[in-house]
Amino acid sequence: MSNAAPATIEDVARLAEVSIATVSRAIHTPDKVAKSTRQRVNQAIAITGYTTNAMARSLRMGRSNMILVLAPDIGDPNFSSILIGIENEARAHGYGVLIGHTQNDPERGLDYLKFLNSNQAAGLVLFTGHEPFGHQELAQRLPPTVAVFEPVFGAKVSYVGVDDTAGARKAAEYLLASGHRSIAFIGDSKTKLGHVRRRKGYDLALDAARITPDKRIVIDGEGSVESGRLAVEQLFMRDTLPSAFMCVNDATAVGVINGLAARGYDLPRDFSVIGFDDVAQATYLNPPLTTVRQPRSAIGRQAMALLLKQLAEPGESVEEILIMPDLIVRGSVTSAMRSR
Amino acid sequence: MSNAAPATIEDVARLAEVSIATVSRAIHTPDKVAKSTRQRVNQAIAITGYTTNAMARSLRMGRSNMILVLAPDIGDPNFSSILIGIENEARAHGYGVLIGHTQNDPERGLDYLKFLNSNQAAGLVLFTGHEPFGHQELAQRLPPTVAVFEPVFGAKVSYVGVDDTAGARKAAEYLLASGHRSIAFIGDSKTKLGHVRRRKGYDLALDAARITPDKRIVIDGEGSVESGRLAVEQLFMRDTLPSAFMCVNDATAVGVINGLAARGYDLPRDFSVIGFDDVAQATYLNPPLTTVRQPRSAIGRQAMALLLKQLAEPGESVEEILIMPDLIVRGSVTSAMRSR
DNA sequence: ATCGGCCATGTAAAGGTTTACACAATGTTC
DNA sequence: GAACATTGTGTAAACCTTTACATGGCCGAT
Repeated sequence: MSNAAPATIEDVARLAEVSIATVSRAIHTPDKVAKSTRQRVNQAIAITGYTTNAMARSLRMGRSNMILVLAPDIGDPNFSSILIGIENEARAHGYGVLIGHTQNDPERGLDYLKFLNSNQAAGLVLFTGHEPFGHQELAQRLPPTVAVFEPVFGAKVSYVGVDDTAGARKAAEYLLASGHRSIAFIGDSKTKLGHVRRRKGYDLALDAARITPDKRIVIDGEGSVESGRLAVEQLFMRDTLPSAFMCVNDATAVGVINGLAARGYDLPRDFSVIGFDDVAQATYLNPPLTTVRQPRSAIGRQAMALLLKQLAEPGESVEEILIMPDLIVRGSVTSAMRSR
Repeated sequence: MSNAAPATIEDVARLAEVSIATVSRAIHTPDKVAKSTRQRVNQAIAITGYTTNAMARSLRMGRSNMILVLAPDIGDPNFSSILIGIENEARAHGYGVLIGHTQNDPERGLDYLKFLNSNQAAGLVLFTGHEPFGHQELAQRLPPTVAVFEPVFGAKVSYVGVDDTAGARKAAEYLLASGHRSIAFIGDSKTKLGHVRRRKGYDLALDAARITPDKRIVIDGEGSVESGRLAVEQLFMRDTLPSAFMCVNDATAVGVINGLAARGYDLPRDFSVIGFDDVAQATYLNPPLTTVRQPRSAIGRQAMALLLKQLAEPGESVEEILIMPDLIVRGSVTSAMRSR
């Protein structure tokens, strides 16, 4: 309600009877100013309610204290808890977090590129699975960057995420241990690196169980709810039906469950389904979904930690941190007793 | 990859052989500069790849071109599509959108307050339903603000959202038209203004149908999935069961459906359930949820438009814009034929 | 007593932009 | 052809910080 302009460093200096340089030092390098002076300055800050003008600071320093997190869709159920991890770590180190939303729109991506080029963000976190700026970034100066959740296909960018292969292997082994021998894999094994890796976990587990490749059923699916439903339709048009569905993520699993339910099957009696991600919704599905849990906040936290490290030492290092996920057993998988 | 510093206005000026003032004018007030000069400047901009340094600009102007959107939880399934509306409108007017995430943590709120106080955002959009800064904001200078989705309880803040009362009334009338006479309302009728308004729609419809207050069943619930489940438990501990559940939002409806399914009931044969919001998940519930659709992107767009208006004319006007929602009929409501 | 070094502080420049004001050239009016 | 308005451009200040460098005082060593 007060309409006074916000206090500047000069107001503080006047009140504390020092120069503005001393005020700045009292804030950023307190040991370089005498104790008595420091106290006077702190008092003056308290009285005036002074807050550093972030814009002036960034301008002078040539670097902001903001981190840009870029996602195609912030509605992704995985996004919010990863973000919390990022934020907590960022805040602990004096950085703010800015969220950008590309909607896979190149024009929007370009806007954010401009944003980055005017130094408005000190670092970048990608939640995209691909380069968000077309290929223009090659010609541009990008700040230190780390990708989370999904590795960036074919680019040299640091990455923090789950160990997809190991997680998928756990899931497949669980299905095998439940007696399933005919297990479908539904996902995109071509363009999405995360999917490719999960597929590898599936192959590894089935190899180890000596299940021949031709007894495996692999159906393409981009990872959406709809793709799960379509996969079910495709399978029914074929001859051999699996006893279990291993889905590349929970969204696909939702589609599979829906497709199966729509055809009148009773789950998990007739078919077993397993997902990957453990989104909040998984608990409320019918049956509750057995799935692999993403250590989401750990991913966020570690990604930010890595970014901070890269910010501190501007070498061009590229690191990949993989976190081991846990299998969460709920009710969507039962043992296969019937022959199919 | 190029390690050159980004081009400044001075680089452009030199190349175009004009002063930096002219460059600035060519960008912001093109009609004040001669056509030939303008062309030379634009060419120089294209060659250098110049982008205005937003920090310098904001510093000079005393106002940033960022809008802060504050939400307690960006995982809220309603949030992302409202945000899209906000973003589209903001972008069209040269503003960027910054998303803040309070997690209902006062300390975090305070951080954002500092952020606002250092002029880093020109406007504020609240997705909170309450004042996010404790009550400190009374003593502070806040930028123009508008609340979306949920009105701010007891505060004079502009608001853009759905017409809760009318929407809830539509829902209740639909249940009545399907023959239901014993309809439970589950929500928080005390502290959440949005819930209060939806409750009012319920009362209005039932009044009009001359259903006596004691035949109405109102159960408290904060609006979470869990609260829906708890409400079901409470109802079973009482004597009279409703034939239909009117839930204050879809999350509550998910809980109700789960609670009912857990008790072995078959929906919608045994009970009807109706929600409010139409979150993405509603389609995939079993049965698919009949609900009231929030015009989310319209809310976002209009909220931003209102904010821009307030930005342009800094009068202290407070407006409330209510948008009429539609009823989305799916499969969770059937006609009540059985006596209960 | 003199000198060197350290400590605390101040002075001033720089960062990139916008814009009030000044100025010159051109066009308009009588 | 003089007075004046209009148009286009440049000069310089201001926005608020941080920090290299300068300054002055004081202490300890010689």
